[in-house]
Amino acid sequence: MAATIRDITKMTGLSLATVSKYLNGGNVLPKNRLAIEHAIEVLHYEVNEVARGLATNRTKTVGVLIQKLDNVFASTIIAKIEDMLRARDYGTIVCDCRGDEKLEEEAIRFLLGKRVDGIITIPTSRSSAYLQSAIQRGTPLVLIDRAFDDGSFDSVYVDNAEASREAVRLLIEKGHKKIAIICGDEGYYTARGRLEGYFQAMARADLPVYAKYIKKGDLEVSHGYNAIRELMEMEDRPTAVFLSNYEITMGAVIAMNETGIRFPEDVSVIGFDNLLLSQVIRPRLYMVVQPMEEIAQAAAKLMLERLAGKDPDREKEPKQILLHTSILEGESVRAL
Amino acid sequence: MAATIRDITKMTGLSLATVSKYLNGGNVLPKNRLAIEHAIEVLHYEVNEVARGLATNRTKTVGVLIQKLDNVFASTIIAKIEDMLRARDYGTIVCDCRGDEKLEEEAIRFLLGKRVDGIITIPTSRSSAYLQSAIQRGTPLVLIDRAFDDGSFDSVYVDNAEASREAVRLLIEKGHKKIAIICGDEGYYTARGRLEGYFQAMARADLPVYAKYIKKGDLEVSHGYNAIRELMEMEDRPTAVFLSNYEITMGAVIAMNETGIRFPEDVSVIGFDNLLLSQVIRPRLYMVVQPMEEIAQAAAKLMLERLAGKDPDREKEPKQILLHTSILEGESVRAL
DNA sequence: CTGAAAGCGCTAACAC
DNA sequence: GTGTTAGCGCTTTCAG
Repeated sequence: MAATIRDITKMTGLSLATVSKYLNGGNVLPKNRLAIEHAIEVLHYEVNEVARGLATNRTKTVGVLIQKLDNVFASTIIAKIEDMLRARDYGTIVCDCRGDEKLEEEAIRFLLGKRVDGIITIPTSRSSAYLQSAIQRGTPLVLIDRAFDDGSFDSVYVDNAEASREAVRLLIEKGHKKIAIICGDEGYYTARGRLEGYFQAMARADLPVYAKYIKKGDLEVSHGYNAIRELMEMEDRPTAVFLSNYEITMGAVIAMNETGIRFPEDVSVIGFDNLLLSQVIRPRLYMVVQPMEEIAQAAAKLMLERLAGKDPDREKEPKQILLHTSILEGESVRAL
Repeated sequence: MAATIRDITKMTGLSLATVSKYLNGGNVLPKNRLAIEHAIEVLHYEVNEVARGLATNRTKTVGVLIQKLDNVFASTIIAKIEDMLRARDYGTIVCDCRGDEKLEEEAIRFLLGKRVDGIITIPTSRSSAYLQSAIQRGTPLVLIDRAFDDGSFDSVYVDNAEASREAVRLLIEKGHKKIAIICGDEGYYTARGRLEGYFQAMARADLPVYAKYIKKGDLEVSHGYNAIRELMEMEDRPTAVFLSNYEITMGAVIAMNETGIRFPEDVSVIGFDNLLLSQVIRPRLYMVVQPMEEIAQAAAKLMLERLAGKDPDREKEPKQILLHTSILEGESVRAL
């Protein structure tokens, strides 16, 4: 069995309270401090955070609930968050709900059972219902990548409409008129914004929008794969395609490679999110990139603030942090 | 405040022991069971795992300590592990030590402080010293990707020499003689095996080995990037290069794209580990692929077994699980 | 600054 | 099958 605080008291002759005070940074007579430190050394004592958690009702642990751990966006963000949290002595317990709403709700209960001090999540579900139990418990919540419509949560996300608008605008500036978009369907929060940006850009340039050029579907590699092929098989095919998400970009690139569709010769494309790909794919892809570091940092910071806050912080307004994407230049867009 | 077991006793008139027994799956009179379930429902009761952890001395949490969370190998493995553990009601607390030995040791203490029931780790350090504190506590340990030389740990890893040997053999069979390898230096466990496999394959084919064709360095993108350029600038350059790790493969591909070195026309290459790249890069890369799913699964399974085991399991021999890589065919190797 | 004592929420003998 | 009673290891008043 590991040494306990009690072993320290025995060895030093001091009381529980004194040792505990030392452990928590309180003032102790130099003589006693030395004695305690010596005992800790000898006994290899380490605070039992579980016991401390029971006593303080704070576990120094935050839950991170995500759709897919094995995806660049998620893992980059988690890596950064974990780093920042641990620097402040918080542990990170991760849950991957694999895009399943049921698992997502279970994960929340699971985390709550573990009494995490807060939860950072990239929501899967369309509704915020699954968060109710956390709200009731008063567990601080920070959402990433989306806000719910009632705006009642701390959240960190990017301006999706703007991101999309800028990408499409770039295509328009290069002389494209027949511009397609491959995107998620309206069930996805991010997809809604990106679709909206597409419409905005087209409208501002006074270009007509054709339904056949709008390929909605799941945010999966297969959707990108299929959609680009369908687009390229049309008799009146688009001259440019905006691949409005990471998986879609992957799928489209794979399909183009397989079928010998060349970019930008056969079609101009702008992808989304994968910096790695942009370095490695030739010709280089134009990409809309999200500020992942900033997103993670903002989320961790927000959480840390809530965690440090006094009780009345519950009353503080939820903070919505809106960040902006940028466009990484490549060679995948041709001027017409 | 959340409801406690005590609230349940008050509401049902039953005792602590009975309710606790119910909670832990014991037998209770149907009438009482109903009463308890009703109370749980009404009070939104959820077991406080922290308190339970204190009482049982088991937290139902395992630590996963890794070098870089935001890397395909690590995140794929964690995703799978997390999935399997949670299915058995274990939480996963992750720590990323960013390849830093000091942080790695701190992370172990951190996890131990949180009283995780076990630790799964992809070691960074060359020595197993940092694991001592865990060993002393008797915390089950499972290593991934490497074993320490004394063979005294449960570990799951692949046959690196074989992986490398097969890759080089393939190149030799295609008629290559001047074969280079870009790899990590001997400080890395995996690099040692892969280098050994290279030597074995060359020796078996009775081919001479030239020091200039062996590019050792850090397991970083930059090493792959620089090394391939150096190799290609030699007057007597190799006709084939084995890129013996994920980052190295990335770097080499980037460099080749930038400098216009074509594969397999200018040089034949076999990469390592990145399935994603192999789909997306054109021409397709030959790749040595590790069975990530199996690795993760074996590690989680091993851990779960240790966790379920009775005390005497300490005496059981450490298990070393050796898995095998395979070669994914591509178009990046030319027959000479 | 230090000590005594109560208690965080749960489990686990041990009696009944 | 159920109740009683101790703790698990720590923090935290409250006195002194």
